[in-house]
Amino acid sequence: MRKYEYISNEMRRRIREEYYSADQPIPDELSLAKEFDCSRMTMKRALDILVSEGMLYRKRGHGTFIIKSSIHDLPVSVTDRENLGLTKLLANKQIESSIIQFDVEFPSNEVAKRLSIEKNVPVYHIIRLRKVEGEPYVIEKTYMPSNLISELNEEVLHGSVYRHITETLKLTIAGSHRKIRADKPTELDRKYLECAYDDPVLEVEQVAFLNTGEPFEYSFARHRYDKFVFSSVHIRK
Amino acid sequence: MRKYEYISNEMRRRIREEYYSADQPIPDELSLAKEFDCSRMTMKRALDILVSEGMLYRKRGHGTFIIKSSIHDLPVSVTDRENLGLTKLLANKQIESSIIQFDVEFPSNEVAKRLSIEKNVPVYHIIRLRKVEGEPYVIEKTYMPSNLISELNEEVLHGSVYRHITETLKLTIAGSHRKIRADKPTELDRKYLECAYDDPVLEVEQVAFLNTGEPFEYSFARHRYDKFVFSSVHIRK
DNA sequence: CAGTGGTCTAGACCACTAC
DNA sequence: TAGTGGTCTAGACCACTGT
Repeated sequence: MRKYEYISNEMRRRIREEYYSADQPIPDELSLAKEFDCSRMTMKRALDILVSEGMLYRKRGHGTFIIKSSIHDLPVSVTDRENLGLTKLLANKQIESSIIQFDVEFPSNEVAKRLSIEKNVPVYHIIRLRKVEGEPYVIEKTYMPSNLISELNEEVLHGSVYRHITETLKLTIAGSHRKIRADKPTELDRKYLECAYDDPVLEVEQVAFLNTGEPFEYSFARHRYDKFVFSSVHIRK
Repeated sequence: MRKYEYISNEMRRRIREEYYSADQPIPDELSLAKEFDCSRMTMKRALDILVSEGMLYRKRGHGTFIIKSSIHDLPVSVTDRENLGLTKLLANKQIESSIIQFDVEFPSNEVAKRLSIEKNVPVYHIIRLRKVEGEPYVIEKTYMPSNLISELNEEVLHGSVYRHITETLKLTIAGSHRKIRADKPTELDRKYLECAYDDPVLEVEQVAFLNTGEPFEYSFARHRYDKFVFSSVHIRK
């Protein structure tokens, strides 16, 4: 494991277990670096992670402090830093995926543009309903280029596409761009999410990339408004 | 200006102006470091920023590449990295703020907890309607501790509270935690946002912190669903 | 003033990729 | 194997804070 990761994990554990008093600054970077037998840069990098998680804040010339409200807050909802797919995110819940549509087609202009592919590259067009503990949770409409994501079949779609990508195809997911908006329910939403005419849906539009920079997924996830909150931590630089 | 910021800006400009071919890796870090007369670490840090913006991706052992779709995408909507307040965000638009409520009160348990203050510390309780180019845009319900954010008055509320905080009070905003959800419109929403019974709203709940780690704002911004999209870039580490 | 974090350097070695 | 990015070091100086 990388040194800065190990140190970061250890410091996170200490803070959660209140090893350090939340009323005082934690030890300064040089002392911690000595304790962990690393350079100050590496110590700094380890603490940077906790700062970006909203667990610590720094005051130049003064010290590094614990953000009290962070200690007992465990992030239960989907965050900004995660990009896992439902299966891993709600690993302890019973998840069911039913396939509403599973086609191969030529991409529209919009889809081709988002996936950075030519219009003659076939794309999978998948619509799935995901249920959590038997309750409808989200409808996902997904486009994936067939040349990149191969061997997709109904068995995979009933389970986890993300696991297929990372474990079977040995690809590495690098990140995504997302847009989040509220919308009125479509007929499809009402039917499958079992929502009323005046129940809003929360839509997450996403383009996800591999570590090669190639977009492998363009998707719209439409969530029941009463079952999904998108969380985000923003730290100004 | 910091060296890595300058370099980062220059590289962003070059990429946008297609100084580098998008089909090839950009020059390696050591060459760029020589060109910019900096160490490789500093060059790396400058490029890190562009990677986190979704403009570049790296392939270890291979090089650093431009994400094509990023070149012409200008971020028009609110992003994850911004925390500015409307006034600065839409600086070229005509923004009008009307005050629906402006009170001082003792905080509820929930508000006291979010702002990390005692229940005997008075908080401002503000409701504003923000209009952009004459059209209703968002209703903001905001709680701010009166001991931290002082000298708040109607004049400030008609303009920019963020400017008041940064310029008049000389405080530094460090970041925020946000939750985004869809909701049905309340009576207040319908009245001021001029939306129908079945028009959803997009709610952004936010706790914003100063660089001292003290929360200074707990707010709910309720947006018309047809006028607001929340954007987010997520890069896996 | 002493002590803190912010930036930057000039190197080193390692892990991975393409050839 | 050569070239790339990823990590890490041991220092340096600077900017800012509180006393």
